[in-house]
Order: sequence, then C-alpha cells, then structure tokens
Amino acid sequence: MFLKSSKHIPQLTVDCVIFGFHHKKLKLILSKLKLEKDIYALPGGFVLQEEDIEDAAKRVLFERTGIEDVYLEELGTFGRANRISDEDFQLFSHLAKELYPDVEPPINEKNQKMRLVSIAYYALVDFEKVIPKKIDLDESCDWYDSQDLPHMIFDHREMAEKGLEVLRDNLDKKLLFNNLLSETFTMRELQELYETVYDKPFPANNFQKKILDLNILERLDKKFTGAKSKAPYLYRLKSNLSNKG
Amino acid sequence: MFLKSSKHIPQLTVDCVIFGFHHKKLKLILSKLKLEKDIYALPGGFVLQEEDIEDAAKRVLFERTGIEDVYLEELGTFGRANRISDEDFQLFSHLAKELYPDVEPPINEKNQKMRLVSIAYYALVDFEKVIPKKIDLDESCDWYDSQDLPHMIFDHREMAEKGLEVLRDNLDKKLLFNNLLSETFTMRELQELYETVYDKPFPANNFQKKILDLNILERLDKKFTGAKSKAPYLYRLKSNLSNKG
DNA sequence: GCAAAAGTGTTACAGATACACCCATGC
DNA sequence: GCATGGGTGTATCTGTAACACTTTTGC
Repeated sequence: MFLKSSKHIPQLTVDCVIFGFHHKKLKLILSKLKLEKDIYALPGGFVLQEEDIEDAAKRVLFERTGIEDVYLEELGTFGRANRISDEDFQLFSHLAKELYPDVEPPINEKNQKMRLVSIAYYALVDFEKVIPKKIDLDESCDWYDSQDLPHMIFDHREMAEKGLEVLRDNLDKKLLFNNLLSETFTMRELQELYETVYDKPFPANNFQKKILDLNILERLDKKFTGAKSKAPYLYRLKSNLSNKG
Repeated sequence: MFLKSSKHIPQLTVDCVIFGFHHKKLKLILSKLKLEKDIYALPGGFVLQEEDIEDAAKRVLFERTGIEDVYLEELGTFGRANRISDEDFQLFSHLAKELYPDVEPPINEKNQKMRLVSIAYYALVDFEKVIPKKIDLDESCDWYDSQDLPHMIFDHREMAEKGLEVLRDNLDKKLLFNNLLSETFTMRELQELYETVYDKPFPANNFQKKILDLNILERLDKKFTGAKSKAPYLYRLKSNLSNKG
C-alpha cells in the first residue's frame, strides 16, 4: 500500500488479490502491517496521474511479485463512503506519518479522514515463481490460505472474498487454470485445483474427458517420480492459446 | 453529466447505461449536449464526498428517470489515462465554462486537462414508466436504439457496448427480464426481449417450457386485445422474487 | 504378484432442440 | 368456417454424470 503524492490521483487506489495454488490450497498474498496489532492488507497503491488504472495494478503486482505478464482482471469498485472505519484510519494514518513524514497524509483541510475509493483486481500467478516482497509499510509479506484469512484492514476481506467468488465464476468458463499451475502439470494437479476452487470432488475419469475434449492441452512425456504407481502424463497448454489478461 | 465542486471527489465520476425495451428494440438513454456538433453522452456525474459510489449512480438515475428501486449493477472502471481526447476535452470544458462559470473546471494547476476516472453502471427500467429528463448541459435527453448509437463523447460508446455485453451475460443467468418489462407481460413479449438481446430466434414452445419450468412466474388472466387470434395469458413475476439491484 | 494410482470405455440420465399437433379468437 | 397466432405434447439429440474395468509402476 502506497501513499499519495501530487503525482497521484488523490482519492483513488487500486488493490490486488493475488492468487496462487500450492499443496491443494488456494493462497493469496498479504502484507502484515507495521502496527502493534496484527493487521493485514492486500497489496495496493495510489494511481499515477498519467497511468491507466490497470497499469497501476500491474505496477503493484510487479513490485510485490517481481513478475510481469500475469493474468489480471478487475473485480469491481469498493466505494462505500464508510469503507474505512475510524479505528482503521487511526492505525493507518499513524503508520503513514511515521514512515512518510513528508508526504501529504490522507486527511482533508478540516482534518477529517479522507474518502478513499479503491478499484480491486485479482491476479493469477504460478506459486512456485513468486516470492512475495515486502515494502516499507510492511512488517512482512507472504502467502496466506484463502480459507483462513487473518484480520484485514479496511474492506480488504470483502475484496478477497469477491476475488474468490469471481475466480469461481471464471476459472472454468474462461479456462484460466494454466495461470495458476506450472507450465507443465499432471491431470491430477489440474483436478486438485478445480476441487480446491469449487470445493467439491471431480471424478477423475469424467474430469479428464471434459478437459481433454476441450482440445487445448498437449500431452507430453510421462512424469516418473519414483512412486510405486503408474506414472502420470504431463500436459501443457497448447502454445497458441496462452491467455494472460 | 455534472461538474465537480469541493463537495465532490475531484477526479472520479459515474456514468449510467440505462436500458429500456420498446417495440422489439433495446434502447438506452442519451443526452444530446449543447454543442455545435451533434455529440451525445451517457447520464453521469461526480460523486459526493459522503456518498457511496453506487448511491451516486442511483442519484443520477433518479435525476434522469424520476424513478427509484431500479436494477443497477456495476459494469467496471473506465480508467484509461487517455480516455478523454483533446478534442472532446475542448468541447466539454467550453460547455462547462459557459454553464458553470463559478465551478472549478476539470483542469489542473498547470492548465492541463485533468484526468477523470469513471465507474460505469448499467440499469434496467420499464420503458413505459420513464420519460428521460434533460439537465442544464443537455440540448435534449431521450431514448436511442442501442444498435444504432450516435457519436458519443469520451469513451461512452465503449461503456454502452460493455453494458450490452454484460446484459447479454446476465439477462438469462440472473433472470433480470422482469426489470425490462411491465409488471404484467405476455410470453411473446418476454420471448421478443430475449430475441432482441441475444439477436437470435427462440422457438416459442421450447422457450415457454424453459421459462415456465423455472417456476418463477404466475399466470394471470388472458389479455383480450381484439386481435382475431387466441388471447395470450399474462404473466407476472411471483411476488416474493423481485430482484432490484 | 500385489498395492496404489493412472487411464479408458460403456451406460444412464437430464436438459435442450426439433417436429407435429390442437385450441381460442374475431371476422 | 377459417385465418391467425397461442399453447401443448412427444421424439430426438447432446453433453454430463455414474459405474465398471484395464494398465503401469515400484517393491
């Protein structure tokens, strides 16, 4: 989360729900803020005056993950007038003053807390390729289980939940799964991703048929892991079908 | 389209794609701006500092249609840095100066055109109940055919097209049809709405079965119009299922 | 050979589509 | 009666779900 300066649009921010898939769990990146209490935040920041809103989200994403060309899609606007509680505002402006004494705080002339509107995005990344990076306001920055979220500032929990909801709507419909897996993956890994996101079992035979009938995967060599069972095939999205957002 | 004052968030607006259905055409409300050239705009305005973004959209909607409790849903953010062309900005700021000489124009300290970000919404209303109302900046305000849109300012045409796209995604999935029809309607009227929105024929028998099997309509008396053919039944959404946004 | 997991095939069901038909209304 | 459009029923198709089975791997 960045603070604003004159180069930024004053009352507008972006926040990103960055999803990764690891060990049958859907994870997302959160910052632990430098505060007495344990309070977490989604990666976010202000938008530059000359910057497309989506580019601001991409900038935040790159700052926190070090990767580009990620699937990115808007979740919607979080624009309730009272989306920032008095308590959260106190905590946050205190933190802001300590770390950025020379930057205009998010307070108006009458010394009231200032209205902030946030555009939320969700991003899908390969968990293996990303080590979350903290910035100045963070005590730490790491992956957290999307099913077991800690206490989050502002309306960030609502954003995370909206992210999950939209991911459930789109994972299958828009065939986004490759963005959450390594470049090559087994059918079981893909199935487990579906089972995690949709929170229900998918019978292996029907699942395989459904996916292969889409004709978007190419079958590669088998993956020999040393397990005392049949070696599964590896698959990869056909090279002409990559779908970064 | 309103201009900003200190009571408003400086660089943020809302715009509304207000849909109605009439004579087998999907219509939307546009303002013809008071300009030399024929340029049209979606109803919109700035957001008050103490106002939820969605409430700002509802306010615009009420100003232009005189009705409340309408289905309203966000389309997304229109936030490209160059979404307002130099030409459109000249036209619009000229208009603004004439009509609101005492209101701060959307120009920054360096006299450059100011960045505006807009949150777009779409609304579904009963065409019969709405007479579009013009405001000061409008030469006129009326219904226009969504398939034959005139030249529109800024990126308003993109918004209208996005509205159509989202309506197509949601009309059937979220069963929104009652919001575009009168309280009571015939099966044929409903079918014609579907045929217009999805731009394809729906066989009457299968369509009726599909809709009635949803179990969300109650059948009322027949509608005798004097036509020399069988009188169709009237239907109404079951009273417990109203779905205003 | 055997246990574990991968992979294939075949049947059963449900929702959508297509075709054929009957009914009410005003002249 | 008859033309017009409304309304209903039944067969067909297609994609999904359910069940049964074979194959490969390491010990």
